[in-house]
Formats: sequence, C-alpha cells, structure tokens
Amino acid sequence: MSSDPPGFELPLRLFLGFRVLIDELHAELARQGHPDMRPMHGFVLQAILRGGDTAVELGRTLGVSKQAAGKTIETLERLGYVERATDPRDTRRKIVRLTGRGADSLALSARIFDDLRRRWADEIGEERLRALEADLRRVTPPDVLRLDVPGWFGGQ
Amino acid sequence: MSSDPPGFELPLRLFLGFRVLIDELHAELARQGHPDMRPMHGFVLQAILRGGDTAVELGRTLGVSKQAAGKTIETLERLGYVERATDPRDTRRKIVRLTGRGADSLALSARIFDDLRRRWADEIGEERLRALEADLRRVTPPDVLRLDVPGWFGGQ
DNA sequence: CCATATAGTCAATCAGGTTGTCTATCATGT
DNA sequence: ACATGATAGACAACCTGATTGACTATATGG
Repeated sequence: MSSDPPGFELPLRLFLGFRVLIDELHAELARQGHPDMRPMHGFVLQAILRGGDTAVELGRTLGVSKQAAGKTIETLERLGYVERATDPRDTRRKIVRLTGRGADSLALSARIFDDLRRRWADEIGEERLRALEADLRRVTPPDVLRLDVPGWFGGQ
Repeated sequence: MSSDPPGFELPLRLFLGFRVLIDELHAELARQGHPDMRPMHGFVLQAILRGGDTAVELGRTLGVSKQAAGKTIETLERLGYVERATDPRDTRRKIVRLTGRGADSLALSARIFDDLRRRWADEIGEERLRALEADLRRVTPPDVLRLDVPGWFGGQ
C-alpha cells in the first residue's frame, strides 16, 4: 500500500531528462565541429526548415516578435548556419536558408539524438521507452514544434 | 516490425510535458492569488528552502553569480515572497527567509502539482505513470534540485 | 594585529527580448 | 493609373537578467 509520489517530482524529472539529453547533444556537437551551437539554435534551425523562411514567419513560428527573430537570424548568419537572399518575386522579403553547415548540424543532431535514445533504451528497455514516449504523447499537445521557448522561463 | 521512433522526439516530448505542467501550475497559481509568480520563482524559493539562505549560497545552488542571485532575491523581496535579515553572528551575511506568502505559494504549488499528477494518472493510468517516473529516475541525475536553469537555454 | 578570505553592493557591459517608428515594396479597388 | 492600405525589414530606445570587475565591510586565523 504505497502512497502516490509527490506531484512536484514529475515536472522536475521531465525537465532533467530534457536537460540531460540536450546537454549531451551539445557536448557531442562541440566535439564534432559545432562548439558555438546553443540549445535554442537547433530549435530555430528546425523552425526555419519547416516553413519559417522569413523573419516575420519565423517570429510567428517561435512566438516572438519579428525584430527578435531578425536578431536571432543575424546571430545564426554570423555563425555560418544560415544565409539570407532577397526574394526575387517580392523584394521586401529576405529569405532565410540553411547553409551546408546548418543542414550538417541538423543531420548530426539527428544522429546524436538517435544514439542517445538508444542509450536510454539500453538502460530502461526498448519497450518501456516506447511506452514512455506513447504516454507523453497522450499528455502533451500534438504540435511538437510550437516552442514559444525564448524568454518563457524567466520574465519579470 | 516497426522501426524505432526518431530520437529527436524524446527531448521535445519531455520539454513539452514539463511546459504543460508548469503552464497549468501558473495558470492555477494566478487564479489563486499569485499572479506575479514566474516559473523560475518556484525553483528559487525551493532552493532557498533547501539551504540557500544567502545570496552567495543561493548563487551556488542555482549555478549563477552571487550578483545575479542578489537581483533575483530583490525581485522576490519586492513581490513579498522572501525577506532578508542580517545574521547576528556574522553581520556580513544577510539571511533570506520565505515570508508567509512565500511558504503559502509553495504549499499551494505542491497541491496543484499533486492535482496535475492525478490528472495524468487518470489519463494514462497510475501504473504507467509510476513506471514513467521510475524510468526517468534511472536516466536522470539523482539530485533533483541542481537547476542551473537561468540563462541556460539561450546564451551567445 | 595583520593578512587573507568572504558577503554584499555598485557599475559597466552584454544578450535577447519588447514596442514604436520609418521606409520600401506589394496588392487592391476605383 | 494611381491612391490606399498592408506587409517586410531595419533602426532606435528601453527592459530584464545575466556577466565580470572593483570596492567596502566584516570575519578568521596565524
């Protein structure tokens, strides 16, 4: 007759799990030629891939202002992960594209995440991991790439 | 013979799960008299409870500079969640204590987290939830309150 | 009693977010 | 054809929360 665990452990474990994976990803990325990548860069690159090809659209996708999105794009441009070109059909728009290096970092990240998942599967078993993923899918929103991440945690 | 899910889904689901819980916590806190609390305040109050009773110690616990910890303490003081008093045995130190309101917010948070956990249990089953918690415990560090949260995600 | 370490504060700086304003360009309706 | 309104991006001012460096006051220990 064991009682329920305290509810506050659940969010902490979820966050720690996230943090462990992201930290290990970036340690490995740094080892493999991407020492400048920050956790949020990967999200932004993903958001650019999935249709956020101007500052305004990217801002909408990420849930920040177009100015903030513009600054983030500048940073990624300076680091060599994206490049901008004027849209010939609408010269107001500047289309953001991943560079080879940007695409490379995403492909590499995907491989690293697969490795990390395999390590978790070794630790807790593939079935349990699948169950964990399935359960999380049931209690989280389906749209996996609606971040609103930047500045969400802090504030005031 | 289904193949493994892509590894990148796992961190996203963990983060989304965390975010869902924290967002619902703060919606409920706002409804119950704590509209000014931000996600990180709860962490800081916890850290203060567990022995971070000066700016320096709090900074160490949270993984930020003592100056940053001092500013956070100021904010929480202004919001009425903590108060400071000079340590009579070492007048350099200013001891931070939770106010009644601060302690209240933590007790309330604990109740809300328990409710949220119960809702997850209703959704996926108590057994699966226990398994999920147990599995996460195996793949995350045991020390649940080593945050380093502030500023961790962004940077550069 | 002096030397060193520690706690807190102040100041300058930086990153990344915000809003407001401005210009250039596009789209539309008369 | 053109005036009007909407949109994309850039610029500026500001806010918050972090950083480092310098400084003061207080403890501590040889």
